[in-house]
Amino acid sequence: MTHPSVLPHPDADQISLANVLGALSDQTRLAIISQLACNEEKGALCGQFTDLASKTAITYHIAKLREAGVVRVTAEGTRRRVRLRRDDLDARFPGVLDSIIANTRGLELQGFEAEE
Amino acid sequence: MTHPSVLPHPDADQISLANVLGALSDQTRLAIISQLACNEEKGALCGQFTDLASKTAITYHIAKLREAGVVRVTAEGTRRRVRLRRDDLDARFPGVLDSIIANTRGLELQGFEAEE
DNA sequence: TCCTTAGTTCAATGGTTGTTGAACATTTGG
DNA sequence: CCAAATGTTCAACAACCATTGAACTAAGGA
Repeated sequence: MTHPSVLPHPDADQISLANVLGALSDQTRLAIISQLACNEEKGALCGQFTDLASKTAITYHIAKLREAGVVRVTAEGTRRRVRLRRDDLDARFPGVLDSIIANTRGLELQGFEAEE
Repeated sequence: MTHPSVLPHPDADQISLANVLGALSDQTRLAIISQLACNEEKGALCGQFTDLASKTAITYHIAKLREAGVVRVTAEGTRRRVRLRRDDLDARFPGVLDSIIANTRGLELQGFEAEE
């Protein structure tokens, strides 16, 4: 990774609905989770979001999503893999993630090609 | 009413998901819509929310919900009736309101008695 | 080893939030 | 008509947002 090897994530049981909705109350972050939903197992690398905002802004938005418990971020060499916390979110707030993702179809922004 | 006889509401087609989620990203406003969901036809009066926050704060929160297109507010004498914009929200973002409301059960805060 | 890639950190900035209290406006009941 | 009830407006405030650019760090490849 680029600095802190493992980033802080909230436990599943301390994820709050208000925080999740706050994390998703932004076009850029909605576009991010919409892309993450395209391939939930694989997730995505931060670099795949640079068409949405500047590098610094992406770091900021991913951190927001992570702190709210919406995504999990793992180190992978000099990169970071981002994945939806689907299981935790479904367990805690059933239906919420699905209905929101279903309504962001079309936000994914063109080319979302494979990495590596 | 207390001042402006009719308040501005966004048209259904200009309600944005990010704004709706932003309007719902607050404990007080989640509690408000949770109570509104208890009786969607009748709605509620602002005075019924005073256990959640100060009078001024309630005015502010209801305005946020109204401007985001989540509720419709109508004049009723010196009072204001607040109702969920269920039809508009369902048409625009199917499933979103339902899943969120389902996950706020328990936020209604005790006594939610009849008005008048 | 040096350079490139990938992402972070920091400080700054302007805008928005949520809350308060004091003053105000309107309707309605006595 | 007066007073109470219901809610609004306004200014102030501290806190947080989203974005920027410059400097940085760490891992990998040539």
